[in-house]
Amino acid sequence: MSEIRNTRDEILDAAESMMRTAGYNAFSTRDVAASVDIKAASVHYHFPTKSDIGAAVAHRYTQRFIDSLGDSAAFKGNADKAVAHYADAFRTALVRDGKLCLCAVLGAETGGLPPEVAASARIFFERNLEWLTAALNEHGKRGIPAALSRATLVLASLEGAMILSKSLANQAVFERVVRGLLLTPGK
Amino acid sequence: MSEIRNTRDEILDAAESMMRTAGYNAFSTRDVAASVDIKAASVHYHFPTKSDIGAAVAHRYTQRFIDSLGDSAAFKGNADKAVAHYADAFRTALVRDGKLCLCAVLGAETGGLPPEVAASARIFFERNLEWLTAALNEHGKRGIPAALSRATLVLASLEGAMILSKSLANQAVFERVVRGLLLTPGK
DNA sequence: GTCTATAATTTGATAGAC
DNA sequence: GTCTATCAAATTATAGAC
Repeated sequence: MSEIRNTRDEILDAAESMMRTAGYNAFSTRDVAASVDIKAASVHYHFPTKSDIGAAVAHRYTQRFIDSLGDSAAFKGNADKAVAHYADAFRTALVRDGKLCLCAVLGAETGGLPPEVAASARIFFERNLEWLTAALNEHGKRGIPAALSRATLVLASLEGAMILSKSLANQAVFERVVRGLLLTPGK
Repeated sequence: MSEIRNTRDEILDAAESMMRTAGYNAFSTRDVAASVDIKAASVHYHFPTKSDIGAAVAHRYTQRFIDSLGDSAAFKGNADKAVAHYADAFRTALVRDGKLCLCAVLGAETGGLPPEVAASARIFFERNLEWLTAALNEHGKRGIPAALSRATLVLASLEGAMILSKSLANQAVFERVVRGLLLTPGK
């Protein structure tokens, strides 16, 4: 059932893959078209400009990522479990897809992005810090400032870990960072 | 004295600034030429190809960065001091230059770089892990595996912190990560 | 919704004069 | 070492037929 082809989604899939591999400025609308097996003009029918594609990819990515985390309230009272669960989401992105976090790439390119695309990456970070802070804030036991501090360290470490791991072509580097995070939980 | 202009260095300065702001794929040899106030053909006299510029920029950046750290042996026995000193080098890059670490950007773009440029970024990470591991390895007290684990966490955190800080346009984010690192020293 | 055709610009790079 | 001139290719995007 439903083998109806959704060109719009296929465009986003192809663009996301290329952005996470090489960055926003390393792919062209023609590359996307070739990957989807249509012509560049057809891509522009679905997304008038390239930055529309970039912003749509980032928006979808953020939605999916936050959704995959589930309810942050489920971890209240167990900060280690929250961090381990959160790290799993990054590991999946790195290992299953073999690619970086989209927003690690966009964040690194910030100064060279169309404003809407840069803004979409910023929103990813904001929403992730919100989720993590909520998950780590053990109902007053820890306190919001400490939870935010810990959340920022966790997010920064994992984004950096993906970059190191990819650059060095060594997944063990990612795992070392996760282990380090869990062994030093800011207790 | 010595107001002799060194075009080669000016090209590297301009390219480094652009790469750290927007990435390798976001600048052209003409952009560099305009910044140095020469023509694009003259840029190609000094560096035959664009990837030659990229690799030279990364090589010079790594050399300078490692040099600025000084002797890692100076910190043996004081891991916290080593991390604080190391974080200072990143803070300088972020605050004084207002830019990301070159290799955070290149690492994020890995899949879209000419092989020599990607290799240069990899070398930056390797040499930084070596320096940090040496500085953190308190002559057997900690042990190489633990020092390497801690070193990887420190490097990943700081690279990620720069990206978050830049994307969110908020230096406090960087400082939160540094504070978090120092408060949870994996003791 | 997808195509052909094309416009307008930018890109990395070279040849050869000065 | 720097320039002018130029090239071939690639880029984002549009007009208009089907």
